[in-house]
Amino acid sequence: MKEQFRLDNQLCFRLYTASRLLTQAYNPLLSGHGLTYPQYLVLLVLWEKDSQPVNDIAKRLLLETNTVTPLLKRMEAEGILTRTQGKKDARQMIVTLTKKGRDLQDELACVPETVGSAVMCKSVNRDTVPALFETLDGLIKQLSQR
Amino acid sequence: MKEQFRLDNQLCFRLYTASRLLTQAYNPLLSGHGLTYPQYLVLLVLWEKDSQPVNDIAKRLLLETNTVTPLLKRMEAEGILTRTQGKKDARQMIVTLTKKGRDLQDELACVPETVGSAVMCKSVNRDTVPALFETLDGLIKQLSQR
DNA sequence: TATATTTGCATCGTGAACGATATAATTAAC
DNA sequence: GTTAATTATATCGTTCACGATGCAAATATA
Repeated sequence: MKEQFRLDNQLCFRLYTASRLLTQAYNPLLSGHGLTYPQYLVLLVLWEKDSQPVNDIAKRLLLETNTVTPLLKRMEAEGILTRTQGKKDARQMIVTLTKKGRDLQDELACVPETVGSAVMCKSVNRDTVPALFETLDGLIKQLSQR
Repeated sequence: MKEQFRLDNQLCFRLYTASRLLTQAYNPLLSGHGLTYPQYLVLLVLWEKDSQPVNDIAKRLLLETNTVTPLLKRMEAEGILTRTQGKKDARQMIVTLTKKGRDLQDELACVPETVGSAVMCKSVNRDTVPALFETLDGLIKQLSQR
């Protein structure tokens, strides 16, 4: 048995598992508002800057438009946002929050802190998170440039 | 705009993105052998210890059996493994690699190194990976205990 | 031994991810 | 001004992740 193949030596398995479990931690906080975790990410993007074309949202999240489009359509069906054809460029669909979408920011105000405190532990804390962020940012940059 | 909601401050978005991108790095290496990344994880588990019940595989990967079962059935259809009813406990399905499944270990021998070198960069290297592993392990432990 | 509970696995439905492909609008080249 | 190439979305098919539920075998309890 090669050491390289040991599950405990895999970075990807750790990232995959950590990502799944952390998403699971968000779900109970979001589901009451009819949201999934990727939909919450879209809200984060739109709260920062409203009325963006689909493409900009996808690029910000490093996702493809064929992933984002059905997600946005579900959010539109929920009345969280609207999709309107662009005026300058008729190919673009401009995504804009509704009042309901904007109001969700206040309703979800406690989410970051709740998840944050669920995550904090001996090895994840104020001292370790900056290095973790830096390493993950480097990894993401490395992987998205190819 | 609350600082807590900034996408760039989210641990989960980093993990989610890093996990997706790293999985994408595996796909071209696996797809030629008819494998997906989660199927590769199953192989890692079975190469370490063959002939395990579904439940043990699921627990090792921190997945639910309703995720693993269809995945195993696809792998069985590909001739990579067999699923046979347990003798001691008839509720258990024992998963065993076929010759094809065992041979895949040699065929995929270069995968860990190939992905490893694709990942290595200024911020992900011999010096930073141990701390990254430790932090992620702590996070996974924290999140799986609730 | 009969009944109740637990356990292992499977099925179903929904929402993502993503490659491949399609369509329509825009832009570039000729 | 046509035609060609590019760009912005959308559609389709396959695989996962996971909650809810079902079922049968095993175990605990009466």
